[in-house]
Amino acid sequence: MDTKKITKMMKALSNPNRFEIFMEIYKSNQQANFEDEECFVYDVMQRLNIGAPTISHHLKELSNADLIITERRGKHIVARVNEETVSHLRDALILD
Amino acid sequence: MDTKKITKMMKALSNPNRFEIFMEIYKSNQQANFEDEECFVYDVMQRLNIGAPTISHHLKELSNADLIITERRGKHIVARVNEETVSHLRDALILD
DNA sequence: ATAACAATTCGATAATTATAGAAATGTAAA
DNA sequence: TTTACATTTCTATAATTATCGAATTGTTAT
Repeated sequence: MDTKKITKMMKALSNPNRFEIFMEIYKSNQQANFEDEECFVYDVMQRLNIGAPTISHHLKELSNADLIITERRGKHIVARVNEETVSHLRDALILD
Repeated sequence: MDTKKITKMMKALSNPNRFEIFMEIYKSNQQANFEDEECFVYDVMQRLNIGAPTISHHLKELSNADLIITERRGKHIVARVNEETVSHLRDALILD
């Protein structure tokens, strides 16, 4: 994993709102059976009180950094954490 | 560990040059016995080809994020990685 | 004390970005 | 095929920041 990719992920998680969005996605993934319409933009928007265009922007950043995977399901967007990439990032912080 | 602290660390590591500096510090810590004058600004400056004021700025960011600990030793600055904080950051990425 | 070197602060600038409102696009139901 | 709702794109703006040159401060040796 090269510096560029790592720092891109770090940047994606460096904005508080974006980090919260990421965590919301993770939490929704945890609890929800996948048939439910969980963790789409509209939903997160309500919870975090951020405008839709901003959420959309943040989702794209997280997605570009490969930290989440998004998928359209009807009118909604469903997002899930890309566990593999996250674990790569974690590994990059193992210094010893 | 709250969002603010985590995202501050993420931001500190989100700039490629700063990330490299962090890694240089870590590597120097590894190899050098602590009597040597390793990992100070001047040294890193040479290796990464960045201006001294910029290095200084980056060191402060890393330091403010608690990722490194700096100490003046004579004319030089000695830096070392704060392993404890780094491991906290790593833990924040353990999602399961 | 002064010269030499290391690091920081100051001041300025260019680039990036978080955010929102307005407009556009996609999707499903009526 | 309208209507309604969800998401994205466009456009603009305010805020942040990476960077450097110049000036300053701190430290050591002469």
